Amino acid sequence: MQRGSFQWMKSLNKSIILNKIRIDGPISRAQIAKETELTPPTVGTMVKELLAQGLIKESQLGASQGGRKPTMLVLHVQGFHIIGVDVGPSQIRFIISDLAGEIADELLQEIDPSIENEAFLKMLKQGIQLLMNQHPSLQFIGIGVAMHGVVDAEQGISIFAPNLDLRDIPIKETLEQSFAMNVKVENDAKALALGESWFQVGTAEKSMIAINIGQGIGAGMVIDGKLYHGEHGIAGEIGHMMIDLRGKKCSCGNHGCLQTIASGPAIADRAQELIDAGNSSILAQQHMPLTAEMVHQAAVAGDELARAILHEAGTYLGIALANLIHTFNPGFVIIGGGVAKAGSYILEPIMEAMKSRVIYDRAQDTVVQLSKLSDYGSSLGAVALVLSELFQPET
Amino acid sequence: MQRGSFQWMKSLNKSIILNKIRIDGPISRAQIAKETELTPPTVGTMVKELLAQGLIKESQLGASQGGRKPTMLVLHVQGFHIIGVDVGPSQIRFIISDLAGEIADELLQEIDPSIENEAFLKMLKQGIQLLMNQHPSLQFIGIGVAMHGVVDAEQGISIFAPNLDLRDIPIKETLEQSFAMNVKVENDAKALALGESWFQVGTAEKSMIAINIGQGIGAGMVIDGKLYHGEHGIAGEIGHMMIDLRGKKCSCGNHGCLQTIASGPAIADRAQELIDAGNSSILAQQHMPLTAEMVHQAAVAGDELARAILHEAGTYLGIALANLIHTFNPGFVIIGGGVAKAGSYILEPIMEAMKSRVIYDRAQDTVVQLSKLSDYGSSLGAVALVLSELFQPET
DNA sequence: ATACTTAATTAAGAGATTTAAGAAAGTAGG
DNA sequence: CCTACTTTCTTAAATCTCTTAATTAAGTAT
Repeated sequence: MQRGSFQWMKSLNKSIILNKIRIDGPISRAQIAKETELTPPTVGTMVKELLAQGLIKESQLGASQGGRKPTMLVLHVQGFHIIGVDVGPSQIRFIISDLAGEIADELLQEIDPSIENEAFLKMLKQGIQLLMNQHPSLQFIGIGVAMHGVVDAEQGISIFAPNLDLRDIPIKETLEQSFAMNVKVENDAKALALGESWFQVGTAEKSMIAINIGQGIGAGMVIDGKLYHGEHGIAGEIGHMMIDLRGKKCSCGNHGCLQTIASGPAIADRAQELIDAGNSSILAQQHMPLTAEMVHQAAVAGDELARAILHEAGTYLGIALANLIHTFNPGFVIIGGGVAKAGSYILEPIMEAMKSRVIYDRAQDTVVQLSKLSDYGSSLGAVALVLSELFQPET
Repeated sequence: MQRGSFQWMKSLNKSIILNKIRIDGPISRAQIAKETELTPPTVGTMVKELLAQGLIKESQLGASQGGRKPTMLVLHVQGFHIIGVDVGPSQIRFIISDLAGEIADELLQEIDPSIENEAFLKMLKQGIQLLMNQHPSLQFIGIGVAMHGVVDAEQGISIFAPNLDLRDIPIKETLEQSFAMNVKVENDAKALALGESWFQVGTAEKSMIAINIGQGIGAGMVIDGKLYHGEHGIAGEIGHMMIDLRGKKCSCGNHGCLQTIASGPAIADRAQELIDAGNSSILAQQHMPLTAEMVHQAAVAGDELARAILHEAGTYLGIALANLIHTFNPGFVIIGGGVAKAGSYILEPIMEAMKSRVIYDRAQDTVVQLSKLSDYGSSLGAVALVLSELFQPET
């Protein structure tokens, strides 16, 4: 679209109206005009077009304000659907979502650890095709892919996926050729952040940060409803934020990275270490290698050692969060990923450590919440990638 | 301006053209049309208006491309002037700058440490008036104020200025009443960042961060040419980034904040501490209390202890920088403030520590430079506050 | 039943960009 | 030196979208 042209201005105004309906609907034409400061005729013509496109629909009549009843407009959430794909360390999750983030269907597939680029792309294509075939009546408008590791979001390439040991996978190009629709690719932590901002925080107006704690620790930042990538696309790689100069050695070669204390594997390792040192715990009876999940379950069961370990991890996360608040100062923080399942056992020490370290009173009240999207966080984030382009095209 | 109206679009297009001339001038109308994708008639009418406003002027004729010679357009840098004010811990610097950041005149005044709000505001007004009176022929379009401490940039209020122990000073309101022109107020580290981005980095396209190391350590972040404030306006308060869990106690009550190691006072304290412990150094002969400036001079003179201290401070700064790159991932980093005067004695260990800790090759090449604006950084930043509004009005 | 409100649409008017054409100023070749 | 061709810039009519004003539609209230 030619920037600065009439068409461009029109599409911008149209987006404003569409977004208004999405966020504040059901809403009448008259109220849209009031709140957006556009004139009633402008709103009228735009609404007519949006109705024709099938993006919105008229619902019931609203209550009278002393005159004619307004016809309320709402997003036609079932009008179009989106495919969301979340490529994790060991499995791929495919979902079909409507425009409101309601999941209509899903598919989970295990990844062969020795998979190669070609087979991986084929697996993606087949999974998507399978889901689409099962819902021939639905109209799909885009595919979003959340991928762990380093991603070039602009090109739509997975540059490096450490857990699969794959490099330079041209995901966007391949899928756009196969399905002839808009494809967005993004790092999973960033997708999670957008998803949370889109479906949970709601308006996506505030700056927010979503921290994904699993095998590693990553974060995504949303500013004014848009993902922030940084110069090299590595903004949010907080797993390697140094917290403790003289701490444990990290896989990256440095010491005291956040990952060495608060990631899933770090929690499991720490438990093993303390048990080996002779501390008593119900975890000592485990025959399988310990996982963070087991530590959490032990904590729920009342195990003191497990609780202490989670408390320690939470404290470090809280310190890291204080650092983030002192640098990025988000209005909203979401904790997601596997470790977030430990619930209050991890959230409480996080809050405690954060509050005691943030030096501005008002910033101490930064809202911190556990993700409610659970296992669907990243896949819904992938959906949000497509939605964010549909609803707020580039200025 | 009504968003989404013709006037709004026009002013936007006008800004685009003005900016094009500012950055790429001298440039012809034809070339502006090509590069901005606006049509020649549109560019023509806008240019006519900008010429009438006195913001740009026609310079010489350019070289022929095989036809009529183009008339080149440049920013009329002397057409308007701006007052920049930098309120430091002990003095106020007033400057007059043209649109290109050339300083036409300046004024430096000492602040009485026991000053109160009223007297402070009076001092500001008198300083500005004095400078303006000395240049009656100049046309002033705005006043920018860079203030240390916590600032509410939107309201234009200095909320807390620790070094002067002042609170809630309504700077913007007062100055706008007195001088009837646009007044912008901002934290000094943030102003410095904008100034560096505006006058040094040039295009202000990249994301960048400017770190101001003096009494404390603060940073300002510029994203897409705009200052980033965060939710509570404390984004960039990196002085309290925790680096060393078991480090020194900071004035904020926590341990291991960056400030406790790398600020000016911390460097001086560290020197005193090591000398008291019996280390030999030419600084030991000093009778006055040590300052970071003295440590720097001793380092230049070859003093091993001084060099070691600066190396240590630089290393910690480098670690903090690595943390920033892993979270904010700026394309450009500027080190300013008093400690930056230590030059390579501080920059080299910063780079060394940063490069060894950043885990992505490309990010290791993040450009890090010492500020070249020296003592004028914050005051030119204050000027940039006004300029940024003039040249890129809110979308 | 009449007057007043509010909601939505229609019709004419205004503002800014675009398309198309022309004027101005140079270059280049014969 | 004159003509043909380029490039730059301006002018004039056409087009697009928003705005203002008036109209229709549908309720509420006395």
